[in-house]
Amino acid sequence: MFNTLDRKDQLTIVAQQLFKDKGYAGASMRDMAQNLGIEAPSIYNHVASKQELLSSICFNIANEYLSIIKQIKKSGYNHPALILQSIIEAHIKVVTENIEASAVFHNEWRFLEEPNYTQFIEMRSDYEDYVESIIKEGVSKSIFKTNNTKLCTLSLLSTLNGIYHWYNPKGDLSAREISHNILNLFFLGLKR
Amino acid sequence: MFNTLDRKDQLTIVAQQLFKDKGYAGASMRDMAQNLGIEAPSIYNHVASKQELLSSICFNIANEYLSIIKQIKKSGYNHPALILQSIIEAHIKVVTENIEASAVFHNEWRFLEEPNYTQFIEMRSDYEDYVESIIKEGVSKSIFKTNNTKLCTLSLLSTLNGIYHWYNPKGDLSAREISHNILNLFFLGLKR
DNA sequence: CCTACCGATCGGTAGG
DNA sequence: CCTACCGATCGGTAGG
Repeated sequence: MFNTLDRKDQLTIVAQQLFKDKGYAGASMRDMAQNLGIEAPSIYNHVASKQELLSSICFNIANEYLSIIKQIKKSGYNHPALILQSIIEAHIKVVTENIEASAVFHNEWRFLEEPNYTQFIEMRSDYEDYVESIIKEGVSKSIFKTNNTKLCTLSLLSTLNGIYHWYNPKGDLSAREISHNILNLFFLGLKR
Repeated sequence: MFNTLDRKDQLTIVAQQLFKDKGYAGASMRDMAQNLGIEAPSIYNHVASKQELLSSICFNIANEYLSIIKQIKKSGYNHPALILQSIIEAHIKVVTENIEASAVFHNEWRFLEEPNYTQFIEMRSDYEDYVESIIKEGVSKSIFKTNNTKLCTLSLLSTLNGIYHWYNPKGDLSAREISHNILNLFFLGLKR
């Protein structure tokens, strides 16, 4: 499993798994060392602190989300429904391709220390605000209809972010199928 | 704040807050004692262990959800859309009235020890299965339309469960308004 | 990458 | 409800 990865990458993978399973406070550097077959102090040859492991995991994912925005802006799309569809598809891609890191991103960010803590919240806010701005635009163009764009945004993101709870990469439901179904649900609703 | 509560109830409230803020592993019995103005060992006059605090918080909420099912069955409702609406409203009521406990319920249940761990998962599954059964019934009666009732259920529950992340009891958005908007979104969709 | 080790903190107990 | 204290474990350092 680790054959082609250097120690630092191995360490990151182990940290993602352990932070997910035991939480930041509950996962010890000794746990990680054991998973790598080395002694705990040896970890510090590859990383400065437990906190650095956490922040690199969290900001990796945060950057994935922010690069979704950049890509969409570069694409030249201007129809709100098309843009929102692209966001949803890209977001689901990030979650399904980074399940462990997504779990850490969502559950353990609160253990980030300053200034990382504040920066993380700002990056997440930027993304949420962007998604909401697309929904607002859709409402103003009468393409979307909702009483409360903020609540609508949070509901959508909760659904997308919740995927890591149940997604199985070896299961029979692909990221594409998930996207298709969630798009249908949020665009057209459950009632017929 | 604590005037009318006995020590055990005070302790539960403090534990909910600290488990939410610092996680189960990160919140210490000494933290709780300090919040109550007593010494750590005194806590053990009211509770047998840290684990007992966690399990009582988690099962309290789990029982709230299961009692939603009981109430609906007692009500005699048989129209799937009406039942699903009742579930959504009751679910949002539980979350908004128990924000801290809901956060613990969702983030810290994995620290439950056996047999509580297994029992908790079963109770949560029972609830999810019930919600899905209502959606399935709606599909079979051509009231609802979805390709994947499981995914639809998980999406809805992710949205409902995500409310504790942002809900502010002193804010301007009431539980009733949240219910109304989420119902609209899930039943009718965003597109018009 | 290791051994040896640090001070701090943990959940919990004994005994009053 | 307290003081005094237990063994275990923590993140991390020194030095090689």
